[in-house]
Amino acid sequence: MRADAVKNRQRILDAAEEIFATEGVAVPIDTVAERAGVGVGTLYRHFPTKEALFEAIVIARLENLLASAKARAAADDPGEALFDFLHEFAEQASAKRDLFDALGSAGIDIKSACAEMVDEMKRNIDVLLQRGIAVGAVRSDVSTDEMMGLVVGTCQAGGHSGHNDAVLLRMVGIVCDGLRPPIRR
Amino acid sequence: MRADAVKNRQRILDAAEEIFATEGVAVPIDTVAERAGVGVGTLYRHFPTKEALFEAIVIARLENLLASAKARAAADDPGEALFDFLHEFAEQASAKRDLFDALGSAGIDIKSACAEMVDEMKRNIDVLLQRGIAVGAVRSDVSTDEMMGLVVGTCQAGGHSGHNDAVLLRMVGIVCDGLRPPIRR
DNA sequence: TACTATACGGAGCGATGGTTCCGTTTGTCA
DNA sequence: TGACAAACGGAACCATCGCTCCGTATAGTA
Repeated sequence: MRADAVKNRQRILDAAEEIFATEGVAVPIDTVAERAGVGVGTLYRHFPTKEALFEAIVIARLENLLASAKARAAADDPGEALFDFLHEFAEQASAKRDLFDALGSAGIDIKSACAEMVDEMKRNIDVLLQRGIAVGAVRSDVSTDEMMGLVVGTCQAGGHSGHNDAVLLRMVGIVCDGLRPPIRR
Repeated sequence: MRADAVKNRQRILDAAEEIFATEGVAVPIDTVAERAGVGVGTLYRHFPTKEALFEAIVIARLENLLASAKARAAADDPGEALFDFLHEFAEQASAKRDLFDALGSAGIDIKSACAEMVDEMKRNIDVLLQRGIAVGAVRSDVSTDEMMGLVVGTCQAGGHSGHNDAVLLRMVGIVCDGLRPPIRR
């Protein structure tokens, strides 16, 4: 691979990461190319389609979160592990609009490569959830899908109504409280 | 007003209500016209802009919910009143995609007429919330915005991941549990 | 029935955005 | 340094979508 090609590929990835994070998938491809200081033609030689580029970014993000989920799977306090992870997840997703664009709303449907990633993600989150349930830190009538739906939804709602991080984290905290086993009053 | 004009206006409203509910704002205007059995020109003579038509539909929906909120403002059990309302809200919003398109995510920003409506809505919901807090049924550190954000977000997440109504209502139930005053454990 | 204001339909315009094509430039290797 | 494959840039293409324009049809009236 020629040196300039390598350099350009990286510049495109850098620009895409930054722009997708702040603007979401909706951003025109030309904007990414311009930010990267590259023509559209060049961009398309490196990534056959807009979605391919988007996937490249999102998958990297998911890998980070996946690592975090795995790391927490052996924690001493499963409840804390789960809730901490959900908070981290929310922080990531609110900082990177592309993330929750990918996780449902904006993009029509998650594509091939992403789908696998999301699946593995879910499996690992499910481990956290089941451990939390096992020790009685989490109510037993929740599925992973529902739980993640709640968190992702919260991020979206928190994102587009100009809330700041503190508000978002408080909202996630409320969701976490709701996830705890209901107590007889 | 000519008789055919009246008839067509109604057919447009009916078609729009149905299509916006299932497809959301994103649906092309031509689709609505076709469903109404009417040319686009006709549609635009009745509603000057796509957004005007959308507003007409959404405002009608909001009025229903507003009435419900007002009706519950004097209920005996403020906590139950609030949580019941949130469930009703979620059911409506999940059945009508246009509703939460309007409430933040999809549409860029809510426009004039809708904005007033949303404002009045919020004021009335705030009454429910404050009453709930006053009797200790709801935690005191939540704002109306946060609460509604949680519910709307939940609807969105529940909506696009093929969940059914039962799942959605359970998710809202979890949010409601989180909204209750935290209990020392 | 004849006349006209009103309303209708849908081709087409302009803007936006993803993708392709091709003439030009440039890195690499001998 | 010369030659050529590899890579570049961006004009242009095509599809989509909101919206307009205007020739045609028709409800209402005398």
